[in-house]
Amino acid sequence: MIEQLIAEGVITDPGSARGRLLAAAARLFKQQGYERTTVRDLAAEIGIQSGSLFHHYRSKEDILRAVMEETIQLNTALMRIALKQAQDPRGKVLALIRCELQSILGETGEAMSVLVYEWRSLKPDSQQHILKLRDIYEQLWLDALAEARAAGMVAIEPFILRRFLTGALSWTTNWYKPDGDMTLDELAEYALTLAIKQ
Amino acid sequence: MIEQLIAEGVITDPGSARGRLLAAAARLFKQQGYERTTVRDLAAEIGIQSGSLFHHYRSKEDILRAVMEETIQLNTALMRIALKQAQDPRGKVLALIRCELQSILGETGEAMSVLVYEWRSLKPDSQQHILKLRDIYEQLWLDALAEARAAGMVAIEPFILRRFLTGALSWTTNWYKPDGDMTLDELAEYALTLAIKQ
Amino acid sequence: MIEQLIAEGVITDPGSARGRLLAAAARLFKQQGYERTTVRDLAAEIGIQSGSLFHHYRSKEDILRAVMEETIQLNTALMRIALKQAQDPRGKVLALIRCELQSILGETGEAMSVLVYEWRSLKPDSQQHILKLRDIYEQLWLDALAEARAAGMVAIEPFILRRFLTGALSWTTNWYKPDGDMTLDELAEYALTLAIKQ
Amino acid sequence: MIEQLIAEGVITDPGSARGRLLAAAARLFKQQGYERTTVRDLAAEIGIQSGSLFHHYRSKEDILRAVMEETIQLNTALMRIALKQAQDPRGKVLALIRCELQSILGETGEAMSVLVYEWRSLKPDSQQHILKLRDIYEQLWLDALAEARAAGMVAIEPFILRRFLTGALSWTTNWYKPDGDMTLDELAEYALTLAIKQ
DNA sequence: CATGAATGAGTGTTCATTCAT
DNA sequence: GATGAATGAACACTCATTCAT
Repeated sequence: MIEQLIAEGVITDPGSARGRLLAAAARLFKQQGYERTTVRDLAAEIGIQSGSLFHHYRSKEDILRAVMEETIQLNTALMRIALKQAQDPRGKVLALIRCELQSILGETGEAMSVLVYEWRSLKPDSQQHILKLRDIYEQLWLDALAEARAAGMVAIEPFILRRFLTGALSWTTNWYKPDGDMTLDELAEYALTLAIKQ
Repeated sequence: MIEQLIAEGVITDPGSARGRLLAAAARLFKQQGYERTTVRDLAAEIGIQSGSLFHHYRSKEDILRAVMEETIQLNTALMRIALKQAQDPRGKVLALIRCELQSILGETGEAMSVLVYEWRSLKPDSQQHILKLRDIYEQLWLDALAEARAAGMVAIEPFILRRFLTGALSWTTNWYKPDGDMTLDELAEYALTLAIKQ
Repeated sequence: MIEQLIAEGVITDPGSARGRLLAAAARLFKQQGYERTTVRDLAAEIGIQSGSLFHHYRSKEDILRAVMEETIQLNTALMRIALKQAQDPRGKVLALIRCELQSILGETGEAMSVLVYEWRSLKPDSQQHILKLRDIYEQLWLDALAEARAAGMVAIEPFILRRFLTGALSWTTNWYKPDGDMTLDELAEYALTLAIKQ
Repeated sequence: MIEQLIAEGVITDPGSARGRLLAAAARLFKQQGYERTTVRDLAAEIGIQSGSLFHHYRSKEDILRAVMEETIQLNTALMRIALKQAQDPRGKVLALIRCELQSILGETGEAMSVLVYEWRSLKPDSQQHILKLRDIYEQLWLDALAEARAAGMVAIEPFILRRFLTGALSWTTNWYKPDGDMTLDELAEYALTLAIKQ
């Protein structure tokens, strides 16, 4: 699945130099923030000199952009797959919630955090570019919530609900411990109660 | 009301030099982030030279700490007042939501965003100090949610619900436009539907 | 004379920090070229740290611009004074030659060299600005040469002659030794033979 | 003519890799200066990677040295040919002027500018080497001017006049437009009036 | 209290050069 | 020969902080 996305060029091979750099960047950007992470930190993390970074990316901001872009591409692809397997409106919303939680809390979670919290570090034209990708991703959400609303399961406008959920889910990165008592699936079910009337 | 808090020393007089600095700092930290805000920016905002800042605060981080501390003190006080006027569990939760939204979105509320998003810019010992104040604030929330739960109005554990709400409400700073169609009170009602079964 | 120009704000007081910096910059830019001169060189030359340079000028290029601007302002003023004391066309041209040689070979000579040879290191908008000052300076030359031409003393178009002279005079910095056999006045007389038929 | 010089090894075949590199280097060094021209620029210009340059030349400075050396060799050869065809002292000086202008302003002449303006970018020992070649070139000038002086056509010492001419002619690169109203031959005639009494 | 010149460690970035493939 | 990833020293510039005035 992931292999296929790599082959299609959607995401960079995590074994390649560029791929390892993106992974390290996502981790460090999340841990310390984009501004506080120096290119020397980045380079040290993958064992090269700081100057060598610029052989792969033109600037530090370019690395941030790449992290964000790959993340959103990957998660859009994963959400599409999950949606296909869902049966009903409730199932679709739950699938999206679980997907987003996985991307926030799982392996690619660092990058997802970056996407959410380092937005203003991007230059306007980079923002525009990411924004287009983001719109595609968000449309999957809005469609699923609209369907649930049509079925009478949602109390408020989908676009408002989606924004509440964006905040609620992204914030989990600040408190949820994957190795604690609550499984990710349970967390997803709890989150579902915010959105859907039982 | 505010006057009393000033008199009690809970918050700094916004007319004083220190007070104007804190307000400016809250605004700039929110707009551009703590790292991207220079002490020159701060000084220019209140019409002094950057070197003169250090007569008021020992360091830039100290300003951040003060902004956070005052914000949380102020909001704790405001929430206490609002809670007193609420009648029932639903009214209490709504009051808290409205209060937190006001502090996030309102005129003096830039600092709340800072509290949420600039956390890691604080040194560990400053974090400890703020954390204690934060615990008091959070306890007001947990108490109100527990009351609502006891009344059968809440589906999930208060501490989980509170965390979902923290994320959902703080995120509004990224999308809600105070001068748009939706009033802040409407927004609060919508948010209430996340928490309380109708 | 110089004092008056300082008082008028035409040039920076060479005793001030900014003034000493400009003098050092002119010297180093001439010796090693603008590109090869680092801001650390500049700072070391006047005994401060490199970061402190930017307290006085916003960028390295700004220093170059200032050197050029002051030089041209100073030399325009000096030429005006010299012209007033000249009697006839021949005397005016000789006065201009002597003036330009003095500015190239004398105390402000380093800056004059910079003005001539580091032109392309300026950004386009800085070039525009200097160009306007330069036009005023050049007009003094063109007027004097036109007068000589009207008197039948000059064989070719003033604007062509002026350009030949610009090159011939500025190049003296690469070979003329002020402490050698030839005085500057003799050099000026020789240069005059290029321009004026005897 | 040129073919013969190539066959004699005086200059590098402009069709070869080294030859194309030298031509590109001359052009770029003139356009943007030696310091501002990167080896990547150079490599891109002839369609190879920057690392591959170093199979042809040991260093960037080595390329500059080669450009200068070939230029001076070529121009010395061209001047010798032109001198043979000149009849009298006036004709010889005019031939030299035309030759030098062609080398400064003509198609293959970018390198001449480099020779004049990038001198200080050379290391001292490279300077020594070029200097010897330059002396040969300059002797052709001094001989012709001495001849003209002996014929009473020149007012000042040949070595001084030559230096004025060096400056005047090299400076043309900064203002003369080959596609403007004035032909290069006219420009040469004008320049001659600087040197020779009519 | 305020100024503003100065600090000095640190930043992102550049670039000639090297070298294993 | 050519590639292209990597080097590492150098660069212009930033900025929180200090301190004599």
